[in-house]
Amino acid sequence: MREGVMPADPERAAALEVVHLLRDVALRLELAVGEFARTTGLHGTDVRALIRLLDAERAGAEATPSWLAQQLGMTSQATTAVIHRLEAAGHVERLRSRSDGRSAQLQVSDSAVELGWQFFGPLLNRMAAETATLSPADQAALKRWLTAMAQAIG
Amino acid sequence: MREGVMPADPERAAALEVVHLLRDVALRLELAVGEFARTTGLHGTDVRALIRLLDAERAGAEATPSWLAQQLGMTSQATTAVIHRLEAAGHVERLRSRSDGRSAQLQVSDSAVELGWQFFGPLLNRMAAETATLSPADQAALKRWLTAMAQAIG
DNA sequence: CGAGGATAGCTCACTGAGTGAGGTAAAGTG
DNA sequence: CACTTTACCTCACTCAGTGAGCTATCCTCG
Repeated sequence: MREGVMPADPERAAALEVVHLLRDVALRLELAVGEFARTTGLHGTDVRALIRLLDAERAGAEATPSWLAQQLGMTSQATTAVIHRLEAAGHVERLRSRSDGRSAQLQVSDSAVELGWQFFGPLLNRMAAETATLSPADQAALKRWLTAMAQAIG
Repeated sequence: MREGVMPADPERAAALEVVHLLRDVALRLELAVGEFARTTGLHGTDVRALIRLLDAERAGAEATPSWLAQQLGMTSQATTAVIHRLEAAGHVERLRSRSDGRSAQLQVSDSAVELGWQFFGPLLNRMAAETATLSPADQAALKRWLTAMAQAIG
């Protein structure tokens, strides 16, 4: 049944199973984002943008519209629209960057943080709690593997 | 800086970092899907549908339009349109189910399998190769963790 | 310095993916 | 055998995202 395109190597097959499991988790995360969007009246893209902006804040990085566009895999025009929607909903503020007069700095509002945490907080907490049951060594191994996966994709 | 909404527990914080890393991997996978869609002229949704159909085939499960709609988090009408697009492109065939006269069974074509493998094959192979460097015990631990994550989300 | 080009972000007009309303046919259920 | 439910579809419409093209700012090099 279509084995032709897949390597039959049993060792590789076992590893592929892990990768498929990872993909499944990624899909479920995406569906959770969609569900959050539906319940809040936001759009999927808007939620994804909000998440990325919060990530940037957590990492201490400056978030600009063009940076966000790249993160979302969208054009700058579509990103402009996303920012306008989030701005209108009071979830994001557009601050003028003083280092570059052309650019703008995006700042998520407290209300957005709380909104996000209200939905994703329990989910992330469940995931973190499950992860916390592992030994520090296992968690470190997990980090290494996930980092390798990120690199293998990008 | 907004520590109020996050638990300050250092143990939990370490676990959360792993979870954030997982989210990052999920995002990169989604971006890869988008890139594949752009290069093939398909739409993101169509690619996601194709992936899910291939997953179903691999798992030996029957794929119906309503099943696919649920997998994509979309309405049945939108899914009908997706199937029509994939059908027109020759990537999917609609077979009549004999167990249920209302339902249809979706079957991906060989061309679609090859198209998908051409793009995702190298990516999955890189990921599988990296995963294969781990010990069988570590891979088993990974599977347990990923399964727990899937459950924590869903 | 100042012209030429690159970059960041935007508006406008348009396309088409996805939704809501509602229809048909087959399958369960009393 | 009526009555409801389920699976899938068509139709009309909305609005998210794209391509074309603009403005303002920054960078580079003669």
